[in-house]
Amino acid sequence: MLVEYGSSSESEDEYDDSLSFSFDVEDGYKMADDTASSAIPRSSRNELRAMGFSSSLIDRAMEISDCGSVEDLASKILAMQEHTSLEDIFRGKLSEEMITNARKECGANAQDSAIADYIFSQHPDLLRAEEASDKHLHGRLKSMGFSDEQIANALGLFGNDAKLEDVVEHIFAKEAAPRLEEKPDLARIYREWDEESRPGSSSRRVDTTDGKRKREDDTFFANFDDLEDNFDGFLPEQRNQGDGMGFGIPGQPPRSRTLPSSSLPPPFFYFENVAVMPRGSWEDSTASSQSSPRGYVHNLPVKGRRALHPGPMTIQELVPGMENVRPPWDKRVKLNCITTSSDRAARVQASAEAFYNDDDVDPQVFLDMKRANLVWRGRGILAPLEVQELEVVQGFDVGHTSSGQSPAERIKALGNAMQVHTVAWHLSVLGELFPSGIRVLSLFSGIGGIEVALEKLGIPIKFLVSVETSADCHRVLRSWWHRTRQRGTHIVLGDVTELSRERIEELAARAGGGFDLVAGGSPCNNFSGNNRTSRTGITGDKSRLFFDYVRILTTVRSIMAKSAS
DNA sequence: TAAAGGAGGAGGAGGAAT
DNA sequence: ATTCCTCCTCCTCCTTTA
Repeated sequence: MLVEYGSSSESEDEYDDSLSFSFDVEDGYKMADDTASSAIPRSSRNELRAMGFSSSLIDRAMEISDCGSVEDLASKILAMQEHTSLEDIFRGKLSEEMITNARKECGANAQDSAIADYIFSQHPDLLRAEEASDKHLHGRLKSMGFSDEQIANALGLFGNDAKLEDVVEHIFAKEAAPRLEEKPDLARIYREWDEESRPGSSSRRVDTTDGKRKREDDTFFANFDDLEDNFDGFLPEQRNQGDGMGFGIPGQPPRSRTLPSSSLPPPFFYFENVAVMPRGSWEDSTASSQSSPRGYVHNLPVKGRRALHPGPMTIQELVPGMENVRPPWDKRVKLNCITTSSDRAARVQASAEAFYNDDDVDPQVFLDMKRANLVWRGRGILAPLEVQELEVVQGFDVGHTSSGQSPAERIKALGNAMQVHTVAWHLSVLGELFPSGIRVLSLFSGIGGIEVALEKLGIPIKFLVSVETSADCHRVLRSWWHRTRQRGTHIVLGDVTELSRERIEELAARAGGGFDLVAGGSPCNNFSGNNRTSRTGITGDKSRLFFDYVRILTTVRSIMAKSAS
């Protein structure tokens, strides 16, 4: 069952705090096991799961209420969710009554984060108490015989208001774990990377399913020094015909893919934008049911990658019921690219439905139908994808964007988002390098593809700056931060153009001298083939923000180089 | 006032043929 | 190296509706 998003606004918050991932040391985050203890009928359970509730929540709801209807259980879970996150945040610091009052003051539909802000504004003493508890905690740990370094690491990860048991458990677990490098040997990483990445080196080729060896196409190289002046440094590969592709500029010679040594020093960077990859590379390197051309430029190691528990890889897996009702002429396996709005081709819905009982379909109608990603909901019934399905396709939890303003806004944000499994595949190498937590500068964050990928990989986020202009996305990011019980520091800023050198220096200092990863994808508006009115390229009013990405990355690098010498 | 609806192709990528 | 051919695009803006 899929919950419909009509004009009713009450349903907007339903999915907010549904955690459907559990932590697993070996595999990172993976879907909670559906088959565990199920006292309610499987159909009801599936219905609740489809509404975005996690198995653990369903189990807990079952424990406190006897086998009721699905509606009863859903309202029970919603009531439980209302109380979990705020209670956790203010655990032991405020009475339940005070939290209830704050909730009343903010109105029935207020987000938890808004209520939390309200509480902090009403109780400035809570912040002072946090500092006191920090000192208190530090003292107690010290008296237990832990070293300053151990305590600092643990508190940096868990935050100042952590429970003593959690911190102690963490320190012991760390001692028991195999010895990992506390500080990554970046010099070695970069040296190896340099050796591996020389043009023509066989180590940069990957095996494909057809047994041939070919270039590893999901790693594009760029000369960032040149890019500050010439965008055509982005040319990812020379085609047979001599044309550029992806970021190529027709009529201009292709540029080298080799990353110069000047791009190797810290921090790691990760850049994403639209580009067309060679046939087959998408299927080889990503885990998604959509087919979407994207290019990635980065200086990350490529050895030792691991994949997240994959989401749906095909339309059939995403919309299981469709297989039984689709007409024989619709043989789609992958969705088309997820775009930012309901497409004009959605208007071909009726035309396409008219072909349902025919042996064949008008190619143009089918093309528009594919473009709109219409799926069969019943015999002869077509419909666009639900918001929740788009969230799943992009690799987010169901309900991830539920704090967005409206369904249309959520669709737009999801269309702009990175595909989480793909990003996670690239970023997975960071887990081993930063076991005690990573410091991330996320530019053009949107709904947090980078952030969510790191979280799902189980990489602790020590210090995170998300830069994003949309207030809607701010709410989504903050909701995610609270929902996933993050312990690090999260700073949300508004505009990359206002991120001055002074501000970056200040943030880097707060992060402890710099960032480990600078990541993001600058706007594609002026590149997109869908844009008919302002497809003006790198100098366009939106896409020119790419230069701010380069500026900020260069600034972070110079700050870190200075502090290293 | 905010959200939804609706109208609007050029042009690049990438085959495959000569 | 050139030409032909097929496929498909992280979209913008104006109007209508609630």
